[in-house]
This record gives sequence, C-alpha cells and structure tokens, in this order.
Amino acid sequence: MPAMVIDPLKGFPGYALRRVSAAFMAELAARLAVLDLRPAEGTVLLVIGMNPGITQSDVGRLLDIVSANMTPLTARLASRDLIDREPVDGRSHGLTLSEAGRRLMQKTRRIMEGLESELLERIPAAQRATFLGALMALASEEKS
Amino acid sequence: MPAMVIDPLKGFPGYALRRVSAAFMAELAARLAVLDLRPAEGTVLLVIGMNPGITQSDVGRLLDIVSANMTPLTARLASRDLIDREPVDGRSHGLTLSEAGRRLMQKTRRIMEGLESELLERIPAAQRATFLGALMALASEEKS
DNA sequence: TATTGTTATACTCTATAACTATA
DNA sequence: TATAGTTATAGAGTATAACAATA
Repeated sequence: MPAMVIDPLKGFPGYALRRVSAAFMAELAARLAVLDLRPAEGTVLLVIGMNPGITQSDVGRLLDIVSANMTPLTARLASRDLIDREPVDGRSHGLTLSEAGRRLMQKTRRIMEGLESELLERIPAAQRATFLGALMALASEEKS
Repeated sequence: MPAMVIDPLKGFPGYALRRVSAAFMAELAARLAVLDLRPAEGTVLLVIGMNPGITQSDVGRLLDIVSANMTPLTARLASRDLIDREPVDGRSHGLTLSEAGRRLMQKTRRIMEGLESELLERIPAAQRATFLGALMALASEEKS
C-alpha cells in the first residue's frame, strides 16, 4: 500500500472498537473450531454450565440472542448430545449439560479464559484498570 | 429473566468489547440506512473521498476487506453513480467520488463523527485519554 | 511470478414476520 | 394478553477457491 494513504477513520474510537473486536472474534472462532464449536455455541455452553436448568429464552436474553436464533443453536448442541432439554412447564425447556457437554464446556472455558488473558496482557499494566473500568461501564449501559 | 442467573462472561474484556462494538455497529447501521448505505459502504466512501484516485485493492488493504468482497461493494457504489472507476494501468482502477458521491460522503462523515462523539461522551472525562490510548494501541497492533 | 479484479460459493451472526401452543 | 419456542427468510460481513488479464 502506498505510504501516503490517508486513513479517515484514524482516531475514531468506535472504528477501533470494531477492529479490535473483529480480530478478537476471529481468533476465538479459530481456537473454538478445534472443538467444532462456533463462538455463539461456546458462550451458550458456558451459560448453561453455570446455570443448569436455565431456560432457552433466558439464555437468549442474557446473551442478546433473539429466540428465533436460539432454536437452531440449541438444536445443534442437542443433536451432538452436548445438552439435554427437559420441559419445565408446557412451553419452557430447561437446559442442562450432558457429561460430554460438561467436558466440552471445560475446554471451551479454558480457551476463552486463555484468550481473554492474552488480551489483558496486551494492555500496559498502568492503563489496565482504567481501560477495563471504562469498557465495562460502556458494556453495562448496553445491557439496560 | 430470573435475578439469579450467573453470567460467566461477566468481567471478560473481549466479550465486553464484542458487546459494545455490536451495539455501536447496529446504531451506525441504523443511521446510515437513512442514506441507503451500509457501514462498509460508508467507510469506503470516506476513504475514497480522502484519497481520490486510490485503487480498489488499496482501499481493501486499509479497511481489511478482501478483494473478492470489494468488487460487489464498489460495483454497488458505481451503479448508484457515487463513484467513478478509471483505469490507471491495465489492471488497476482508480476510484474517485462523483459530485453526488461527495455530497453523500459529507453526510456520512457527519453521521459517523456524531456517533463517535457520542461514544466519547459516554466515557468519564477522567478516564477518556487512558481508555483511548489503550484502545488505539490494541487497534494498531492488529493492523501490523 | 506476483498482483488486480472478478465470479461463485459458503459460513456466521443477526433480524423480522408469522405461527402454534401454553400461561 | 403475554410468553416460549419454532419455521422460514433475508441481510450484512467475512472467507476461500479458482480464474483471466496484466505487471
């Protein structure tokens, strides 16, 4: 690329957020692919593992996945015998991890925690707490 | 959602990055939709406006869009008479904004700058410089 | 040999509309 | 009436493979 190209997005925090997030997600996808899991499936596995019996719609609400997209997602996990779906009332299904699901969830958790640690280590220690504080504040605004 | 749901992603900076970025991109998409532009098209318009005559592959390299995806993107902008494509040698095309393209680029720029400003204002002033410094450092690591 | 641009194709995430069954 | 789950469908971004034309 010619050295004189002007980047009009330079200095835009939203664009930087997008780039860093995209790179992070691509790396996560690559590492989870070893387990034949997509990022969304991995996070769902973690949520079910921490909240046995949780309802499909509650998982969706926590992760901001609309119910129409939760259906094929949990169906695929169930077809691989990673989760069990038991009716809790006539319309809700409680989700729990199978033995195989628990094993895969642990591997998923190690991969995710490893990647998150690597991200943290790329931030200079002096700026880390402030960066995290501001980022988490932004993230929790979205949730409400 | 039951109050006792445990969020295993809580405290994960990569996940927070993903959430904040997704919310930002959704809002950008909504605002650019008024101009019938997608985020990727808007950023390409800005890059061409700042770099008249830039090559399609150089735009792709700057924005990290693979060439196979640049083709339909610039084709759509050209079909709307927002950009002109002139051959610079036998295989490269130099891209410039048309008059209509310039006008739309200015509107795009105002929308993007407005949204970026709103994002900045959501970060407490005391943390702003540190947050930006760390974020930009992460973003520029990706580019190399 | 490497690069530009193209076509075809596929994957992932996301979103809405319309529906059934249940609370 | 509202909620849970499902089906069908579509849009947007991203990715690879294979190719023709040009440098």
